[in-house]
Amino acid sequence: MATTTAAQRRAQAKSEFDAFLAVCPSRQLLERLSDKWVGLVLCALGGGSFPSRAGERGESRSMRYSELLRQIAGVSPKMLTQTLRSLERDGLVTRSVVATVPVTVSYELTDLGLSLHVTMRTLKAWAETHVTDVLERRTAYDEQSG
Amino acid sequence: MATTTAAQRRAQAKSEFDAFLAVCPSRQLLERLSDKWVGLVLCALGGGSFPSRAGERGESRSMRYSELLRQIAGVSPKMLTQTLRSLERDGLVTRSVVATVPVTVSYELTDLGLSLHVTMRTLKAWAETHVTDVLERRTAYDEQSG
DNA sequence: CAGGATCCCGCTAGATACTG
DNA sequence: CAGTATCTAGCGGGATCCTG
Repeated sequence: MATTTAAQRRAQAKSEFDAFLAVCPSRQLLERLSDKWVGLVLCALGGGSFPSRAGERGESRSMRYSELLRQIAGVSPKMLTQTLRSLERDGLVTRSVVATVPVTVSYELTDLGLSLHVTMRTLKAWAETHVTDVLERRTAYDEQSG
Repeated sequence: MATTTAAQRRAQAKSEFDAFLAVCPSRQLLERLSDKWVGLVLCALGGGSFPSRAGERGESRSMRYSELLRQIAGVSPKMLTQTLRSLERDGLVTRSVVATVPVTVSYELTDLGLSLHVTMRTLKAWAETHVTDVLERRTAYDEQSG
């Protein structure tokens, strides 16, 4: 074990993973993060639709399944479950079941998920802030070449 | 021009768009940004595979089509063209044609694209940095419930 | 060199119905 | 409430061939 530690440390520091390479695991991870619903789920669990104190303090929010289903408009139960499962598998969210009647299931970001949440929130905010610019550019482009 | 400036400023500041709503244009934009290739193209045009001086200084890099095709391993000509066209249409990149023989085409980030590039680079870096953690969590999850 | 056009397969993701 | 199961249409995206 000690034989690989030094090499691994260096690897971490240098980050020898490169998402530009098709075979690199980080490429696959980036593709998973570039999912239709992943970003929205992470943003929801991070605390509301616009910057909340919780999100900025680096806290997560515990949300019920049905709560997520409501907040993320348009997502089907199937896709929400599928997305949550993959995020749980990757260690980004935790799933807690409380045996009430009927059963209560809640989800929360892990520390790892929280570290990604910041970026996802920024991405969502970028879209909301610059959508007007983009739509303008789009119509200009279409008029000119269409 | 001056007539809409004030209103636009307020809209910008309040950001009345919400990507959690299925009908909101920002939702569609976020979905477009959550594309398999968009992030990588933006990162490539931002300047190299790991943090370069250019990227941090907020500069863009002019790249040829074939250059992009090489750097973003695994992308097909079709998808690269399709991605670049959509980014050009949305005002995130510019396309310049120089009439050499054979023709030379280069792409570059606009200011708008540059502002998004920062976040995309962060996302890519996150994947490269935390991929080991994720893979560990993944095998742990599979062993436990497989 | 930088694509455009076309074919076609596979998987995604929505709709619907059912359950512990 | 919190999912699961099944079916299917649609389209994303790769392969291949062609061009200014």
